[in-house]
Amino acid sequence: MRVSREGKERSHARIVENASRMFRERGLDGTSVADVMKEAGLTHGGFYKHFDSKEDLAERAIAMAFEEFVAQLADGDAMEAIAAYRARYLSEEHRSHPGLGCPVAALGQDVARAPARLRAAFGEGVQRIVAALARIRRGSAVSRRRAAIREFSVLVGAVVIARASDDATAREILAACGGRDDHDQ
Amino acid sequence: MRVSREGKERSHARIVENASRMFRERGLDGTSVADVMKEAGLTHGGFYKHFDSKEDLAERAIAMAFEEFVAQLADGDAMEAIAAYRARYLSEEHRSHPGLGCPVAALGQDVARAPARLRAAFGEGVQRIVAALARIRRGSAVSRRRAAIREFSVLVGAVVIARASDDATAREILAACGGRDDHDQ
DNA sequence: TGTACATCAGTGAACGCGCGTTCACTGATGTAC
DNA sequence: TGTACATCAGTGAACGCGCGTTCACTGATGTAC
Repeated sequence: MRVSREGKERSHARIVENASRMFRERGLDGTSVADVMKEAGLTHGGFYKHFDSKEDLAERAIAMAFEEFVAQLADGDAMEAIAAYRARYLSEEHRSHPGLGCPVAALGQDVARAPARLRAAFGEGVQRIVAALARIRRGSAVSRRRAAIREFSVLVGAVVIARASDDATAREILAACGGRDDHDQ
Repeated sequence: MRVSREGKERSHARIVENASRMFRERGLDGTSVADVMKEAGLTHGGFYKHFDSKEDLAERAIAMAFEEFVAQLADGDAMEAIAAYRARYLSEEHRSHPGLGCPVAALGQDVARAPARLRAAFGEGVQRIVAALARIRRGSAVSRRRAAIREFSVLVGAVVIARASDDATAREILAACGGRDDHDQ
């Protein structure tokens, strides 16, 4: 039963969106092609009409996650935007819902073990986040960039540690990394 | 062919040591029971004479990784120890050899998706690292602990980001997080 | 110390299962006239 | 606009494979006398 061109495009978008969320929640290995297709209301057989391989899907799904995530950095401006961004990043909400959160905190280690192709795409995403964070800083280009990288590292580290720990430890980590940051200028 | 009591203990230790390294290199899912046993010079069938399950092994292997890693924080003292520790943590050596490195930077995301039992053991390990880092700080107990947590978060975040990225991005991240840290007091 | 028997660490085949991927098929959509 | 045919998105069974775990077996080690 063939489906219209727009129908196929809608299926394609639905598959990538679901995969983007599921990969972040369950990991690359923890999410099967059949799982993703089922979530999109399809059967697994049709997967290869849309993608060359699972890795191909992973690349697109990760790219979409970065796009969504970087977009969040665009609203508001300057110090306020950073403070709001940090608060959101270090929230219990973000900790307990990796599917809608930062792809680096959710998938960094999976990608570290993945083929170079995926790491290259990931590196680009990291550069986009760093550039967005640096944009709303003050000072020289070098110092803004350096501050942005440190800022992002604290956030990623805190959420990775919190998610891997018991609830009490997690709360302490997130609280300690929140509030005023000595990195601010 | 039965083996002596000491023989069994030696096998057991070899299995845990290899697993500790292999889990950090390839991830929990990426390391099979058969792989670990083969690396220890055994066949996979005997695994259950040593452990209840793969999860049981993971718990012991992770505990051993934390033990080794916390031990590194004991030598030298105060500011020098922190500087040396940070330099080692942010080195190319550490980035490219997760098997001998920090279990949090290597396995945090895998553990985040694992049963609560593993997360509890992981949280304990995190507490030990934080306590060791706080011990060699100055200031009130609260501020030392807070500084230790932030310090550790930057390190974990930087290495997670670097490992998941292309080489150029990785070098920039590690360099930006090294050197004098505004968190130092 | 020597002997007889029980124990059990390690072996290798086998289990059921889910994985990524392939394939023949179906029938609605797209296209040519 | 209507008809005939080609295309191809989606289906569902099947593929080979590796996984965690189980099990009957072996033969050296441990133990009781």
